[in-house]
Amino acid sequence: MTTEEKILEAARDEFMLNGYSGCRMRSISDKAGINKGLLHYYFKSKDALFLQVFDSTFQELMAGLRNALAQDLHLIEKIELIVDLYSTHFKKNPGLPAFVLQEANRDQNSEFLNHKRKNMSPMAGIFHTAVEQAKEKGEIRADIKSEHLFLSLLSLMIFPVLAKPMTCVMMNKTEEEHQTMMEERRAFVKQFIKQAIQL
Amino acid sequence: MTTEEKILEAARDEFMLNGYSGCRMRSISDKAGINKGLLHYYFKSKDALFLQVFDSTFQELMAGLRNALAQDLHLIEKIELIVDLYSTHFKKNPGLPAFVLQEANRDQNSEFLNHKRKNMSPMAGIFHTAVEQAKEKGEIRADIKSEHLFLSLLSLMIFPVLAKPMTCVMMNKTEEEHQTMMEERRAFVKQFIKQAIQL
DNA sequence: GTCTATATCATGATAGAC
DNA sequence: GTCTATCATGATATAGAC
Repeated sequence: MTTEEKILEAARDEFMLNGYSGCRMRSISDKAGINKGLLHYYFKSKDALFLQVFDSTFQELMAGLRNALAQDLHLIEKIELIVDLYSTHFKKNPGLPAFVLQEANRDQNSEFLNHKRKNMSPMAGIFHTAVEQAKEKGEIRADIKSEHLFLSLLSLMIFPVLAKPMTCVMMNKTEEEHQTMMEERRAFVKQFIKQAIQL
Repeated sequence: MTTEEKILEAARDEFMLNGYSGCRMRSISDKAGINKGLLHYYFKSKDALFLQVFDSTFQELMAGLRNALAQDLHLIEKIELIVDLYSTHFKKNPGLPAFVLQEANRDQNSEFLNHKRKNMSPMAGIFHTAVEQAKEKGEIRADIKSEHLFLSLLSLMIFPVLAKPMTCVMMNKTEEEHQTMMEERRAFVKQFIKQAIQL
């Protein structure tokens, strides 16, 4: 494992845990087991390091979605694929969605996000096509708007991960109970959406 | 308007915009139109000021939910009430959910959240009772788990507000188009949930 | 209560020895 | 490439005049 990789891994951990402003270069170098000065040898500034971490994490979050949508499947199957995909992905990386959304809200990153428009905009279009096809085949109700369905799918899967601390408090759950609920949730969301869009 | 109120309002704005670590005492005093030193006269530290702001914002987010659940209404009506409530609330305060969730994820605030367990835990219970009653009356499907339904309701309403920047990029929307979508969403979510839980 | 001035400290970044 | 030492800055917090 090269030093650069060690830095990137440590930086990812720390940025995900504390966000850009809450993260210290010192804690990154400590976690990477190297000297603080070396960070600036590999990455000229905190900003540069952060941007690389954020970019790769963002891509990671989108890649799965992109891939699932590209499959030649029926709409319901695509949805189920996405549910399974994010379910397992977030189990491994619970802090990922909070990190991306939190930092996406930072003014400083809005330019970066706008730069990604060309990469991301096709996705909603692909999903829309799949929805329209399903409507024509009579698989789902005709009054379902694709953009709302798409957004709902993401909401149902991502929000509970995002809001884990609040959820635990509101529902009086321990860490383990929350994990059990998340396991169940996979089946629930599939059933919930199917029921909502079926004729 | 007293100085203390001016400080609290400015602090709320700045904390909501930049989070705890990203917010500077200087920017708070500037926005409040007072001297930096005065902040420490009214609130002994940044931490103390933040905690007060976070607490009131958290209460605000929960109060509506609490109130809606306490009404003597059918389950579907309660759900519609919550949808309308959050829809209008978030239109006025778009940064509110991101702020609360982001800061709820901070380690430092976990103790605070745990302290709120007694206040919050009844809510899920009240919702659960309403769900069970609706099942007995045959208003909804018997296999709907109340905790998942509750979490789904929150997800569908809160996530799109939370993820506005990402949503705009992914769906290639302008600020105005996003707002239009959010207006539509109120009706969509009501219909979506009703369809999902009905017999 | 409100301000100015300052203490104290932590951070990101750089210079330079090895 | 890696480290030590240090700078420059900006932050919270305090002391004290008015």
